[in-house]
Amino acid sequence: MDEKLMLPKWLSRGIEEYFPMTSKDQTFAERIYDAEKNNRKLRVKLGIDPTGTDIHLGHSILFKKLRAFQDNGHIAVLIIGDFTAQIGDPTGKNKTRVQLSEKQVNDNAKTYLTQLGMGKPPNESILDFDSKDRIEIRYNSEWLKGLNLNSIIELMGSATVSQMLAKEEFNKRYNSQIPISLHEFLYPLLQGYDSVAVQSDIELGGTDQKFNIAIGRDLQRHFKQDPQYGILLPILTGLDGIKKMSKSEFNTVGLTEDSLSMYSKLEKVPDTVIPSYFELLTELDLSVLKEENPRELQRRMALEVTTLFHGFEEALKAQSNCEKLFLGQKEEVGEIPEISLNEIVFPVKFFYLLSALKLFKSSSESKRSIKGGGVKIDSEKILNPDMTFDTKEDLVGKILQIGKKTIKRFEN
RNA sequence: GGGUCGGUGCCCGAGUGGUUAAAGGGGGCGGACUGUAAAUCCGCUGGCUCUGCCUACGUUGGUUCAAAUCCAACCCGGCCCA
Repeated sequence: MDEKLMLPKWLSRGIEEYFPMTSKDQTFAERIYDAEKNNRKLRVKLGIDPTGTDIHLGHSILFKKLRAFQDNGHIAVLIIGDFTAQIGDPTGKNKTRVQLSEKQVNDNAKTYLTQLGMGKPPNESILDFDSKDRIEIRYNSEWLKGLNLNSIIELMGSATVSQMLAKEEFNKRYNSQIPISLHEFLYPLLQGYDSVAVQSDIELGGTDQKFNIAIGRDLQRHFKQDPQYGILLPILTGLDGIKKMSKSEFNTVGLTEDSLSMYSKLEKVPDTVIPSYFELLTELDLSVLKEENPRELQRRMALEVTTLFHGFEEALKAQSNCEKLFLGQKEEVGEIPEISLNEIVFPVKFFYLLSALKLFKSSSESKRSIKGGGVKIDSEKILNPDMTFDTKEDLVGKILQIGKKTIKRFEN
């Protein structure tokens, strides 16, 4: 490939697509080299809609890339979509999203920033919040709240209905006769207008953001700015190996999960996602993918990712605990999450105990699982949901296992 | 605004007066097998301290011994027309 098209190493890993690859005067790669040479900082935009409260590994791909830009001297422009969150991004939704209240949105935004490591030194956080010339946090209500009808009409005039309907998500909904509210058409335009407001040089997003990023280019051109470049990163597949990682699919690993839980989830991902997890979540050399067996790769990947968030020591401990547990060597296991029996009134029936401890979402479900043989105490299957424990001492110190995922040690 | 079709459990989708907590599929959960993977097979899949009770088929009210099923009004959506 022409070297004018080759992106620098720190940037190229795990990119699905970038556009435009070439433009009249300058390729994307040239623009970056040019900026580096002239010591010009590029403004790299990443928008997040504070619609949920948990950031998971799927999101982390974007943030890691943004961090890479920071580490190479550029400015991360983090846009909190406090205004747009109230509309709801129609992307990937097959139904109209419920609008969130202002308070919810603000609370969510705070939680997001904390999870990204705001307040921590750069070597312990996802983004570098400390180097003031490398981070800019903006709330898009700043410029969107005050838009008057004239400006809105101007924005709307820059796109057409058929453009909107060409967008995959709208198209799907339109064809399946699922309602699309008019205000949803505004979303891509407002996100695009964010690019104008912060004068971004590059926008980062998942592949599903191509349309929105492209609209940003159109609008910047309309407002006489240099249009941004778009970098599209792949959408991480969830732990089920099928759907994209998403809170609503319950197939996520949260950034703030404890090391044991993080490791144990990761080391049993389906084979099909191993290569992509390697590429997108670690910095490991991908040549190992060919050499080692899948089981070994799972362990390696899980260890690596857990290290990223909890440090090597902690990750190693999680790994060894996981393995001991599997072998049934419970007495050797160091740290198992504890669960307090404090609130429990004895005597208590087993199924009620589990439901009262919130280990199941209903007592019926608890009962079912027990009958189905999914619950063990000290590696011994308990099949009778009505089994009664008379005193706390019957349980303290024992280890409870539910299915393959949950493990707890009863504590006082 | 008019016409018309429709709204069933997490999702899709049967069911047009009674043994319907509601067929079937998907998804999910659990078990066996395995590499704590995949595939396959088996079980479970409304709630409740549960030999029983309660709540459920858009909402509310009505008819009936009995309603997801009949009637009325209302709410929501699709399509066609304006």
